[in-house]
Amino acid sequence: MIPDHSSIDSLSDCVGEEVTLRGWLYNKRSSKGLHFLVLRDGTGLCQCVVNESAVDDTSWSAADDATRESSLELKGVVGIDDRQIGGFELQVSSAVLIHKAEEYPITPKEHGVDFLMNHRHLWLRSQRQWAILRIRNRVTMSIHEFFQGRGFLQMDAPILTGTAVEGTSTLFEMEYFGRTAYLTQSGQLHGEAMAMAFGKIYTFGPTFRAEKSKTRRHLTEFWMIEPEMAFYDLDGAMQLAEDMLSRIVSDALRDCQAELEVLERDQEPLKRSIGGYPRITYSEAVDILKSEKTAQMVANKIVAIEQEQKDIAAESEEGKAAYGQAKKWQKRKTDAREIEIQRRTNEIEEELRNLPKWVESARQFEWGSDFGGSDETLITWNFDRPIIVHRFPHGFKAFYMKRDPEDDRLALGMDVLAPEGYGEIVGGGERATDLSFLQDQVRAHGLPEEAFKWYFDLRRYGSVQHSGFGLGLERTVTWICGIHHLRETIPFARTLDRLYP
RNA sequence: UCCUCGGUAGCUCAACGGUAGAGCGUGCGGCUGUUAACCGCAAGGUUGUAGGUUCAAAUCCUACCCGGGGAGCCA
Repeated sequence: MIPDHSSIDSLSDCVGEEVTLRGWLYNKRSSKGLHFLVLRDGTGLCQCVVNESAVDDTSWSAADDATRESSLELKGVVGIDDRQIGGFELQVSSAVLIHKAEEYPITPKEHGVDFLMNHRHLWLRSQRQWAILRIRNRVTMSIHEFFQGRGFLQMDAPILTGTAVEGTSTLFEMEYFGRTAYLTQSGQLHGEAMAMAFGKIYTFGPTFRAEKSKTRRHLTEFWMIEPEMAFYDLDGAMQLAEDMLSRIVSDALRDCQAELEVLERDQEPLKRSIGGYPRITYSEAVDILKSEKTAQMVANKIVAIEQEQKDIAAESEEGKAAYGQAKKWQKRKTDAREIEIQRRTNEIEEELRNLPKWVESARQFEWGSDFGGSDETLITWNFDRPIIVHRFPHGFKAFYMKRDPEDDRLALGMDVLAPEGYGEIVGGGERATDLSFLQDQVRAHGLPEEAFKWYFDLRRYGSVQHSGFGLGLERTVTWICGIHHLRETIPFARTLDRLYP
């Protein structure tokens, strides 16, 4: 059956008409002879008013019995009401209770992370998750449209592989008919083979890292987009990454206003992130990191958050002083604010502990080592949009990176760092094309040469300059959404300690 | 692997050595325009597990289990 009911996001076309809505009860408020049902159908929310005097007994008891997340079919006339969420209201003429939900565990009040993650299959129904996952969908579609529009071929790289692409990361191992197979950590090498066959390709698929990372920036299973382009140099790859991200950002701003508002995302940083990404070399980034300007910036930041700390402490005291004679709803408001103040206070205390350490480690930074998380953050604080850092010391980069012909200490790699502390979302560069250089590198990195025989063939038969990069989907969505943690940007996050649900 | 914080009612938290409480949610009752509606009543607990100290442990100590944040590494 193809359902013939209306969806909440199309109610603007039906004002004054009778429609049927099907969905789930998001919230209910009642007084004598009236039920205000907030219906959720996946496209939006709509308040539906059931008046005892306007419906028959069956409809009234359906509304009466309906519990949170019960499924309902509601028929009624659409009216405009600016006070309501979504801007419309349904005057119900008949209601059918499709299924009465048991006591629903997720309430409108706050919940802890552990509880919510254990109920992820239900958490997905709430507003915030709706907004985030719709933005993820928009980002996914933007990426496909961007590459398809530029003549790229989408390819599916294998998920089971026999080798590690970059010896550094830990891989998930599995028994494979008496041999060892791994879950892929990158589709790049296979992407290069496809690029030599089709010119420009991109992969869009899951990747796996068995790193024991327990942070808000890590998943063990995440989605990566890896374009690979024959005849592109490093500059070409950087321009492509900038164009792709600009497209993602502008599409989200155009199509996801409702979602960004639910998330209370400050859109100014996104509006600035369309084009004009500064390119800075690793060496320039090191200079910025060690500069007096950066140290001064952090010092200013410390002063600012110390002031904020005092301000919110004062606000907290005021709330407590007024608490005694406050009305119940005021107390509740104060309580809610107090929780927020506590959370922010803890954050500030952690920042005040960390910032001096960050400055110190930045001061001590030596040319040739890799940036840590705090170094990246300090560098990006100097800019108001994504930046592209390029030409790194080859020591900590992958074996397949091409050396800079102008400076043999450097590899032609590049990273895109998102602003606002979101950090690395793209990593890539120009690939080495010379067979004997690659063979040396594989040996130098301690990788099994025989596993790369097929890869070496790409340098035997018409080797050409080529470049590519990998985009982390969840990190990108986290940045667009302006949210704190990666785990909310994928329907079912897989982390170190979580395989359920 | 290391550092750090936490585990009390279905949920979020309080009690910090002396009879375990509140709000939300749930149930019942009231209210014809509510916006996390509101008002009243009620039910709801071997304080993560196992030891130990004490006249007395949610509270102090030890070990373990579970989870959060971070380092390293990375997208």
